[in-house]
Amino acid sequence: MAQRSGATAQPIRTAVTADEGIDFSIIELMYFAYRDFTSDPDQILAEYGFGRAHHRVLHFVNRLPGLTVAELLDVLKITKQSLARVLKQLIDAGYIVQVQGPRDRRQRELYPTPKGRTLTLALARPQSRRIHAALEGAGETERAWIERFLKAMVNPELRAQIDHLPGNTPGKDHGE
Amino acid sequence: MAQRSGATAQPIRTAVTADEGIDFSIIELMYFAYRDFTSDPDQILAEYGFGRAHHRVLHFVNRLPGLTVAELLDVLKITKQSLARVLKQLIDAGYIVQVQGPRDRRQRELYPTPKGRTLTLALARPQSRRIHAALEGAGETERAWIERFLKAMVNPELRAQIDHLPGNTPGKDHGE
DNA sequence: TAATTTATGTCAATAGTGCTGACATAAATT
DNA sequence: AATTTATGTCAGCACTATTGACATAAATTA
Repeated sequence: MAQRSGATAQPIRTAVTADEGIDFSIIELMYFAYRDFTSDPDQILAEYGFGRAHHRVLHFVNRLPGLTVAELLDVLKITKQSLARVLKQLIDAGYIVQVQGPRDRRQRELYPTPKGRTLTLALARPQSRRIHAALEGAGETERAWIERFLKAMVNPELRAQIDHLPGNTPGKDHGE
Repeated sequence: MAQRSGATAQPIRTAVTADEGIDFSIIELMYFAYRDFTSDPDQILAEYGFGRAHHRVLHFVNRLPGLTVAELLDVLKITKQSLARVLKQLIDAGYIVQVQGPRDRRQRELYPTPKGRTLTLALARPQSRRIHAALEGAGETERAWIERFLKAMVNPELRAQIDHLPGNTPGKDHGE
């Protein structure tokens, strides 16, 4: 509607910069970095007929073996209907198995199979290589700053969740 | 086929850690950080009936006003068919205008309208706020390391492209 | 000038991932 | 016995991306 009233809106010919105090550089870097970071596993996944969603499920089932469907949904922040298709495919293809919960028999504990573990490692390997290359020249201090930055980008209420993953140094949250 | 042969594959009950030398912490942090980083603009975009693809187009048209369709495709690394719908919607709604190329009249230079500029800033604002909060306590040195890390995560052949964006300090590439 | 290439646009079909809403079952809880 | 919880499933829709094919206008080349 707005542009229909006669004259076309004028083109702005100046670039947005950091003028407004907005950090366009890091905004762009996040986009480019994440895009290329996911491109390596995406290529491998395509060979298996899988997508990025399968990768995420495989990843967290391998990181938190025995987690229930509800817990997985809580980590991924997606709906059970979204998970259903992807999880079913991974189970049918023998990458993940379900085990009836010992205490609560309604629950399905999710575990990787050897095949699932192997694929997870194959998907993580190029990502880890990229990270190592990007950390070249960085010491423990710099690495800690980078991890701290990434963690601080996460919504505060979800940071505790990250600490529950294996091999993560908890507590080093700044601010409060 | 693999799991159909009689016995079901055994569940692996141990978590993958950094054992294999793989950096699972940063892999996960990249996922969580990017997911939450994009959630703020996603909410705003939904009010306009737009998606993440519209955000990217708006962003780079504002950062590189006057870039051609071909140049935009090269930055985003998507196909022209993917861009078409999104760009058409942004033009029809008056966020972007096309100007015939002065040298080559086949080209369409893309510029934001005032409306497009305003929306771009509104989308960038919460992301920038999140970044500033995540950089709390970091000095110029730490910020430089973080930017260097993110840039080094990008495929080498595309890093030069980043330097052409306004307000980016070029050259500070490490390695070679 | 004529032929070709380039920049852009468009139509059609498909895939992957997410969503909402509705309904079903079994097991736990009240 | 009634209700709630954990999970699964069906159906439909939205967004973003893909490939392939074809069309037009303008630039370049022969």
